[in-house]
Amino acid sequence: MKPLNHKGETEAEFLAAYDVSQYIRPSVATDIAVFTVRDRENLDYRKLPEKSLQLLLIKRKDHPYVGCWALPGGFVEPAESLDQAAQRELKEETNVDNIYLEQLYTWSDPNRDPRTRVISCSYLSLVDSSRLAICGGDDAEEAAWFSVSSNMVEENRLKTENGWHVEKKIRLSFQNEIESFDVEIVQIEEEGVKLNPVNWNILNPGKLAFDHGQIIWYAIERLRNKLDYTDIVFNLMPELFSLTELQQVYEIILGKELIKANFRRKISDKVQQTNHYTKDLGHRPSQLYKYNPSWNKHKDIL
Amino acid sequence: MKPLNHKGETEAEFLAAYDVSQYIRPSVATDIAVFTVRDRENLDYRKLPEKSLQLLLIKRKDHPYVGCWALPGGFVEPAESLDQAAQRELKEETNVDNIYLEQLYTWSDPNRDPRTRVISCSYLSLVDSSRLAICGGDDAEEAAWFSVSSNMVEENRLKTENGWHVEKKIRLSFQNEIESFDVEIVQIEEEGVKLNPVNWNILNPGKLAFDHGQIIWYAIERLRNKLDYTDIVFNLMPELFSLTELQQVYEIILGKELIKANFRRKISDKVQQTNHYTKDLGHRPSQLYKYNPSWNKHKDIL
DNA sequence: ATAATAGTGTCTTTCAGACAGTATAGT
DNA sequence: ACTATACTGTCTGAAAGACACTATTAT
Repeated sequence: MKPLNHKGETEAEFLAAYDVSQYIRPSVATDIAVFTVRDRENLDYRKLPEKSLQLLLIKRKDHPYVGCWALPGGFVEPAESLDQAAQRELKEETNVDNIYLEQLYTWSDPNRDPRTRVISCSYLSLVDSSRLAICGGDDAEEAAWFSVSSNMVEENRLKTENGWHVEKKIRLSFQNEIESFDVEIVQIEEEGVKLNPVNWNILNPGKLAFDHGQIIWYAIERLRNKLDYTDIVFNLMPELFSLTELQQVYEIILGKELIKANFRRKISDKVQQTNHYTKDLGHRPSQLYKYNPSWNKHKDIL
Repeated sequence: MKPLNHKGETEAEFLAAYDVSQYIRPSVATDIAVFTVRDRENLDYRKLPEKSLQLLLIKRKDHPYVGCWALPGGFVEPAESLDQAAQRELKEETNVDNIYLEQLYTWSDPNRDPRTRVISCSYLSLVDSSRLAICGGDDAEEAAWFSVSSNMVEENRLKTENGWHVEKKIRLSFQNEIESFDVEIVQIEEEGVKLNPVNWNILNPGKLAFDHGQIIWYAIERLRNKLDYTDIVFNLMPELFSLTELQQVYEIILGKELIKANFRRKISDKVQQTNHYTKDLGHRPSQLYKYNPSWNKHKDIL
């Protein structure tokens, strides 16, 4: 026998009588921070090209924030999950399939979008730039890659009764051939207070739309944190790469220089040697490596 | 001069004409996994009481899943953020303010709720059981604390073309004075595949409603991971505690025993001595400690 | 005295960081 | 020969893990 509710209805009866329209519903969207790593222009033929971390942005054609740059994304459709929505949007923007995609954080300030209540689930996506060459780009929208760099430019620590009030000012710099702009955000942490320990504010939105500066900063932090304990970085690498290239990618993401010998020791079990080498570079060729898929994330299972 | 969009409207004109009802909108809810740690019944007066990790569940009074247990939560209201919604629900359920609350993951399978499309943003919440004593509990709903334990009971690794297909079977056991039940879920990881690397399935829902088994597992994993690199554990501790108590909490969350001397070294800079001691316990008293709020999470800022 | 827990000292291994050294292509 | 990069060896010090030892209370 089927269980009944307090009104004595079966589940089928209950569902038939259920009024879907009784609550006010927010719009739900996805916003995707798509990163890739590309070589900058090279001047000296003997030197290795510098790499830069690049982010895909879309120029807004309509209000609000007309003319500003925004993360690709869009509204979720009734029959798809957020992952599927993000994947669909990404395909529309970059025309590339099977891209790394990971949910980040859901942003829900009631006033984050002046049009109406929009809750946005943000995603981190990583693409290897060699695959991206295929990408035709969408015609209707103006999409562009910007190199991003982030710097903490200020940190203030104030002692409170039970801990610390920490304000960090972060500057994100966006740059490409055509334009460049800076965005400044403040991350406020209440250490020792239990509720809502972290908050973000936009100090200077630059040419970025909505709260996308915060999303981008959150994405960069996630990427940075996951670098060492996951294999996430290989989503930014081509099939074959030299260890120096891999190190350069680590360096631009972490924002600091690493010592070669130590780096190689540390990543040695994440990669496999191949028989390929670079050549014609004006110096000693380097052996090419590939990702070692049998690398074990979870060493603690003994 | 104000910027215009492609139709030549100002932002004010655009917003006035904007039709909010043009898209189908999902319902958005929060689900909160509230954990606490409590002592079990003690038999031998000389022995220390065992501790257990407890989770708050609500008995469903209506379809769907009548009579099953669910995480506390509810729909988001138009003028509140998800954090505020979770906080409000939590206050309604536990009657405690200023509780640790952290966003976990947003679950969005189109069919996760048979009533209508519901997207749920899950939260992890931690309460110290000594504060919980104040909690009157809500009258209308039947809420109960269950001790939870999680075990990985099976792991299958299949080699694929580019990596591994890993299936992990996890059993969650729920238990209190009145009832107990098990839930089995499967976590499927596609290592080496870039898109959607992790998925969850319910093998045996037990007496848990919706996809809440997955949410609970996700919450436990997050808690486990954050134990060592954050100060999250102190949200589960009273103001004063002995290092043995702290170690017990670590042990029940991690599901393994730790070596005392090493544990004490490791957490030494997260805690502060006090002049208080336990007494009347039939053995040597232990010094009581408190959280050291000036512990620095970020050692890497040199 | 005994049971039960509190708390400390130290050895070993592992690993991160720093740095110096050797090797090899192209011009 | 020179430049620029590729690649390796090894020292140091910090931290993790394992284990043995001493200390102190209530009964």
